[in-house]
Amino acid sequence: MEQLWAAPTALTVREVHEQLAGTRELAYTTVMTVLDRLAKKKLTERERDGKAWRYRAAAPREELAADLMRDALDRAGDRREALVRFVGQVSDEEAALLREALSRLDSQEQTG
Amino acid sequence: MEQLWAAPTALTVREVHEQLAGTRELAYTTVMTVLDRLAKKKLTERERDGKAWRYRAAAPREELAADLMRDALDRAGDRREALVRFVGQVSDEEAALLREALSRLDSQEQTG
DNA sequence: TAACATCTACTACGAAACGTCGTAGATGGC
DNA sequence: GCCATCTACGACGTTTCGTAGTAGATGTTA
Repeated sequence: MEQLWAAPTALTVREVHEQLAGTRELAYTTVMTVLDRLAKKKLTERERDGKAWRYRAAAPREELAADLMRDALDRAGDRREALVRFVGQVSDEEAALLREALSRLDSQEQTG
Repeated sequence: MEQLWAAPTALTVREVHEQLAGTRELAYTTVMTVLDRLAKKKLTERERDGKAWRYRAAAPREELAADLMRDALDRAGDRREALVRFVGQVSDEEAALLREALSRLDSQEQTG
């Protein structure tokens, strides 16, 4: 349902609909409704283009994932404990990525 | 709704209900239903105690938070990017906790 | 300007989840 | 046997989601 991230630019309902046509048989208005609801939830933004609306993801899906991770962490009670458990669940590869991200953060802080 | 984590041990419906009585006016059966639904979702476990059931959280809330963080990460597409963004959102304190958790992971790997 | 295509706004409907609760029946103590 | 207690199951309103139809506005074109 959220293959809007796949597209590089803002799309009209029609474009999304056509793009989906290969995969799923959905009514034009279905796509419209979904896009509209996503906009109401601030997950997409829209701008006028003639009489049509052009939709674009409000944030890349990675940002959304990061937000969800934050939300989860915020509901944790003891954040240290939650982070320890999270790190414990993560694959070696992901742990490495995390370290990398953290050190990137370091240099950012020093520079800016 | 999920103040079961607050309690140290397994509780009966009655106990949870009484414990909640100060904060919220809920029918006994409401508490029962909620506990039962949580059990169906494997968020609580229950064991017999006489004719009553005794419920306990299946995992500490920190574990649940960690699980949710994992889920979010899994839906990210580019996990590196998601982790970078997550780390970027996190407070300094949390970043420190993360580093700590990661180094704890290191020593664990060496030892066990 | 009238006819037509296109697009939106609004409404709807079924399914699932959730918060809330009641009734009926099983169980156990006195 | 009677009474309190506890569960099982069903129920109802609300929200979210996937799906779609209808009505009406707008732009195009002859």
